[in-house]
Amino acid sequence: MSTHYKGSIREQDVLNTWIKLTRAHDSVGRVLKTNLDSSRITMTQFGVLEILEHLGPQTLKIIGEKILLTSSNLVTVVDNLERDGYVVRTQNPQDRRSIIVSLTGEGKLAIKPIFESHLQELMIAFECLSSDELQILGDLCKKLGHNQNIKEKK
Amino acid sequence: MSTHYKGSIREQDVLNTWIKLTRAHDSVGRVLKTNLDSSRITMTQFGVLEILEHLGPQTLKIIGEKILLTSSNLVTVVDNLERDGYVVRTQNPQDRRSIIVSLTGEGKLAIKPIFESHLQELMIAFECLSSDELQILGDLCKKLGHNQNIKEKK
DNA sequence: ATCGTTTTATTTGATATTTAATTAATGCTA
DNA sequence: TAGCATTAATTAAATATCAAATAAAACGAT
Repeated sequence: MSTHYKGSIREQDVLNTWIKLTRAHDSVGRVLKTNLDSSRITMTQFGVLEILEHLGPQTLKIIGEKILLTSSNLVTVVDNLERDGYVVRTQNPQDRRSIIVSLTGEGKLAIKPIFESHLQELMIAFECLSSDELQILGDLCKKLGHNQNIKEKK
Repeated sequence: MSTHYKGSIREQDVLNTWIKLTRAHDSVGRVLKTNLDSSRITMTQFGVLEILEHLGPQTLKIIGEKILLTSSNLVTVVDNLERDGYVVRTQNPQDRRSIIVSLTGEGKLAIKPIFESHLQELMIAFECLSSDELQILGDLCKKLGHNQNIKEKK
């Protein structure tokens, strides 16, 4: 009886924590998305731009791995970014199957204020947490996320 | 100079924590989604079923508030659940505009093993966290999520 | 009581995402 | 080096989601 009782409490705790984690992620995400809407850019597009800004030109394959997107979805996202003049596709001289995506000069200029505004929103979203709390939250999330990746490799 | 420096560190910390939170949420979510795939059910459908299981029959309006979905999307989700025999729509006698969604007997039976398997996956996903860590993570997420909702009301 | 406003659900049209199949290039091996 | 399996990107078709417009019912003020 004791075992079942403990298990049930653990289940409750896990479920509650998962719900709170999801709510937190969703509500911060919603704030960020709303902010991006005014720039006529989607969260997924933003993610791709962020990778290019931080890591420089990358192949579609690498971008897909970083952003955890299916390749076909990535194609349309990059299509749209290219249509809007933010990025450009070029051939990879090392491997002719592979496509390198890079930011255009125009793109870099256009996204700078978007990044800044995005970061500002994020700062406001997290203002309720002290730096200690921020650290702890980050550590626990890292541990949790890492646990899933380990299992995937099994 | 000191002010800018501190701000920059805070920005780094917020950004890193947000990324870790997102990764954790995504990777656990992916595990859960993979698990649901075998039942031919989507995460959104699962969310609706869960609400009905826990709270009993509810109006579309209430379900939409709980699950944070646009009303138009909710209509198609419930359409599909109804098509598959899990739920049924009935008129609300109190308000003829309103539609009440409830689980069918067949639906209750069908989803029971799905819920159990989902909970099991969740237990495994969180097994890396002690009950103290679980509590702390939940509290911090709650604080974070709550901070966004407050601002929305402004 | 009636008109205007609000609420609830739905429809419609546009985007986003996923899955599966396709094309082209590379690497391996025998 | 010829054939086969693998990889990278794309396309096509199905599904999911969102935003805006619509329809029907309820509410509220005068």
